[in-house]
Amino acid sequence: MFAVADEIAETSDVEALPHAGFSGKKTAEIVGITYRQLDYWARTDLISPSIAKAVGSGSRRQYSYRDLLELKVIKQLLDSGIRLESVREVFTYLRDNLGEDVTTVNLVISGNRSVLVRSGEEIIDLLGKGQGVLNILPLAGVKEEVDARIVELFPGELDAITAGEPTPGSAAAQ
Amino acid sequence: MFAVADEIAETSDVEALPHAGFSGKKTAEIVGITYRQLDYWARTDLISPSIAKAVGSGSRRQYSYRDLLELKVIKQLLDSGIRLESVREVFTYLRDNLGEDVTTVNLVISGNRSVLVRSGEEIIDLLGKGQGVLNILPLAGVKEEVDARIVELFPGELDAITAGEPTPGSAAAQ
DNA sequence: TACACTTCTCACACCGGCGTAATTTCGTCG
DNA sequence: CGACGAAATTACGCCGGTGTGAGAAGTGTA
Repeated sequence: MFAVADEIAETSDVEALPHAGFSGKKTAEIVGITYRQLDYWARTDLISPSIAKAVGSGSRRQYSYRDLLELKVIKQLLDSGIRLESVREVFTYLRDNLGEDVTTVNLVISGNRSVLVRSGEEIIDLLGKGQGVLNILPLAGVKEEVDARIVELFPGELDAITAGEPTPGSAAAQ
Repeated sequence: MFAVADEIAETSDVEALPHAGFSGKKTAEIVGITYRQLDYWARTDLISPSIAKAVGSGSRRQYSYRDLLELKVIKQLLDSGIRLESVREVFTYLRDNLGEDVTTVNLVISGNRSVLVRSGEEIIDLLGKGQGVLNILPLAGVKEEVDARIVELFPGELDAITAGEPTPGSAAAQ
């Protein structure tokens, strides 16, 4: 049964509900991870769906747009060869500091500390006194990729989300 | 501070040999890993002692100074949260390209590709078009730390090693 | 030869990751 | 209203990676 996109038909009334969020399956698809990973991360408290958590089997998780962003960051980190354990540490810190300016910031992991950095110069600066490894993730790309994937898979949904947010006419890269 | 190991003072009567290399135990101590790790890495072909491999039990592994450097890089990457598997990939590439200019280069891991980069500008450049995460490791620091640890634990040995190598005049302090 | 030291061989622990099957809920149809 | 089937989540448990520990087996040297 495909009732996938019938709610899109009535684009106008939807403004009432601020988008119910993304189901587990959709989320996994958009972010580009397996459902099992999503499940595992939720149940091990790496990242849980902020709109609706699962309670008892059969319930439905609901992920917010922000969740998608975070999930994508996690995937990027993982893809780049970083251990899940380290990712957890990063997010312990990051969650408080990840503001709205997702598009202009670079996430830098230096040793066991994470920093959000705006300019490239700051990074070179860090490099100078850097003891160990610097892991740098430009967050702008993350948002772009998530957005692109949403319109690709579920056109129409993105509008409902980004409606509230300041539309970035220009993405000033670093 | 200047001159970690300036022109060899030639105070060394030291054993006259061109240095036979470092034993497994010493190596582990210097690099800051457990002997079991060193053993594991050797036996799983991550890095094997280039002066003398182990053949049958009872033989002795002998690690070169270069090996120490590589080992330290590995440890740094591990400490920064990178999976051993990724480290293996990096070294598959890196081994051919890690020249003598260890002190001036930054190792950059971008996705599944590794690059050696000289200037900070190059890094910003990468950042611009960078899709994913950049892992940056300044190799200068690696050499410094290894050297320092050697003189700390086995004073006298460093001279014998660095004798052959071009001694960089400046050493970044800290 | 005796001795200290090193490597090898296993067996095993721990964790992340994920496949599979059972269980529960949701929406809908009769 | 009640039941049914699809969809989603949870429970169970296996697998592979990364070591570790203990002790057997060699080696080089005095």
